Amino acid sequence: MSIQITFPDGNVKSFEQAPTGLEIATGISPGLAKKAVVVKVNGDLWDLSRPIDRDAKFEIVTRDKPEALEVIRHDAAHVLAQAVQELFPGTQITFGPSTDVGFYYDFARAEPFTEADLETIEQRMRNIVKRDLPIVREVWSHDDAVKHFEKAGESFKAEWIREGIQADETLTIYKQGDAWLDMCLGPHLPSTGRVGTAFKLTRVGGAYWRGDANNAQLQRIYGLAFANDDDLKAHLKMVEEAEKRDHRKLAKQLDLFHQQEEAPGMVFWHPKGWAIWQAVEQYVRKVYKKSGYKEVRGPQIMDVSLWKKSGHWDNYQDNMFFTESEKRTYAIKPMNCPGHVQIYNAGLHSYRDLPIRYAEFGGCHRNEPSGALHGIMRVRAFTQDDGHIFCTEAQIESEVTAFHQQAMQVYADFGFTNLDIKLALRPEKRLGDDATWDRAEDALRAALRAAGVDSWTELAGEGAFYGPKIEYHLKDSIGRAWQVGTMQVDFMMPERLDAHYIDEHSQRQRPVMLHRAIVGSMERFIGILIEHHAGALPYWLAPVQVVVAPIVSDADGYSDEVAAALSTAGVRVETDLRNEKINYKIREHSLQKVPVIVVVGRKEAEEKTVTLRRLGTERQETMSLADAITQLTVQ
RNA sequence: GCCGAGAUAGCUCAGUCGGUAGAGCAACUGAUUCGUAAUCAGUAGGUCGGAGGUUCGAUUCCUCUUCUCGGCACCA
Repeated sequence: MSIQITFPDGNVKSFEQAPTGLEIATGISPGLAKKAVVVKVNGDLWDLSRPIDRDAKFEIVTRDKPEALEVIRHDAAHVLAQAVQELFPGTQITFGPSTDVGFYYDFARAEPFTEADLETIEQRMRNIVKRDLPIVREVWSHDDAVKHFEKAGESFKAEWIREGIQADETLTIYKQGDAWLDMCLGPHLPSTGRVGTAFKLTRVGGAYWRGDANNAQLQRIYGLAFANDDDLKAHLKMVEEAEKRDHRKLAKQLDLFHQQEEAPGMVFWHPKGWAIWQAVEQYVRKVYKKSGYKEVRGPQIMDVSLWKKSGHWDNYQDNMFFTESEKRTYAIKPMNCPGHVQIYNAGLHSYRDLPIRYAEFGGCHRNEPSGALHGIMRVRAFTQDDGHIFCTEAQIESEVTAFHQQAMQVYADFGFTNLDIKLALRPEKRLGDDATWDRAEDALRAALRAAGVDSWTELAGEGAFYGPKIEYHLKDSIGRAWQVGTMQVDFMMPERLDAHYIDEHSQRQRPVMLHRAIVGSMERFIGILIEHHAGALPYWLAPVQVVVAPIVSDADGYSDEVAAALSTAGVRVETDLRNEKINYKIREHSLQKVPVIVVVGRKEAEEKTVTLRRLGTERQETMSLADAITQLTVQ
């Protein structure tokens, strides 16, 4: 019987015996065979060396395709594993997948890998690539595989086969040369030589076996891998540039804030950093007002009994701060919602009043694990642009839709257009019954659709204990994603804290509570803002918008006049009257990312004009002071 | 929290195979008044993260501890 292979262009070719992808490719052209990485057989990725034993739609995936890159990276991980085991006998292998930019592999070894080891390992990897070992796919039985790995002292692999793989699942083994193998789904390259040279080990870190902190601690070695050297070089360059945008570095350079040992995970805002905060806060306050929120303020500490009632104590006591006075224990608030419910409960509400929307720049403290702290992105004391909407179930969809549209506008105003939207669904540890969760989750889906969102990622098990949530994520300079905004449907808290309204039949009803934030944590958002703009914030957010710099001291008086006029017009302006050359001042304020430098010399002083120089250009523009004020206030 | 690395002047960093530290920039003082990315000269500045130990002697070696960084776990 013959095998029919259908090519992407519709051509069909029949073979007497099952051909391998490599054979077919060679038949077309040796050049193609060389560039081939894997093949697509009826849509699935197969090894080049695997015989195609059925009629199939066939496609060759060459090195430059995205799917190929994944295979190259995955192979690099295997080459890494072999290199480590050759160099450090007794080290156990576990898992090693490809990542967005490369690969990693987790190893079990008592001794830690050092930076120096990484170089040695990388050299050995290059050696294995040079050896061009054939990579061969084999199908093994479960028993054989378990026996093999147990005999080899690979207890992690053996455990995974026993517990992680169904007995009727096909179990594939990939041999890399004669002496090394790993269990893996594949597909892989036909030989190690095809990995190429564009890889580099970057760092070693910790990881837990099967991602669980109760399990053994493994060592993870990370590497980069690309299809060619130019791509790798370009990526390294990009990382180098990104590191310069780090908000922690820029905060020092631009004198925005600092953190110190006595207050881990907390922020000391300096005048310039606080000016950014104020600009963001005033903007958000306008949004509150425009979208129907009333700003409120709850107390910073409340009796622990309230947190027991709300359910926070059960779920988060280890991450809460407490304080005591006169034999009472108070919790320092980790969230604003119970406070807002108290404000809601202080009065009687008719169905006609709903939705009621409260907002607060709510300062919260959470005792985050020390290892989680990260600059001002993850802190122990932060301020949320928090809001709570008390409404009926029928009002959820329109509230969520309106919120979404408002949120997207806010992000755009700050310069963000690339948001990741996620829907976090019911966690294992939760309040309420499944029917309630079904309604809450569906309400969020419906609202997203109504807002015109066509794609989002659903995260099973990641919701809050009281309800599901939409999450808005932004990326920092080195590609780490951070949650900023959120919208959460909550049927539980009103019940727990006994909130109600009176319906049209004079009956008491439970309102639904929506928890929402757009920037999320002010600290985190400002951190991302700094990185996104590389410190050069847009004019309306810049801590110092204008510096007036005289060329000669004769112009000092006029500089003060100009600055006073701008300040009166609401511009954040400073003067630089130091006895320095204008070049020096230009350089310094440019490095400080001041958007506009106003230079005044004798000429300007006489003619009552100013010369503007905007950040990022060398162009000079002379105009009357009045014109300058107009220009610098409308932006 | 766990694994690993680190902490030296305001900042960026060098250094001491154990004999109590140095540069550049910033700061301060003086001179210079110079039209768009660094004017010159001088001065001052550090119990080398904290505690304990070994030692005649510790910033250096050891232990503990705090914080930071990278990774993982966590993230209401």
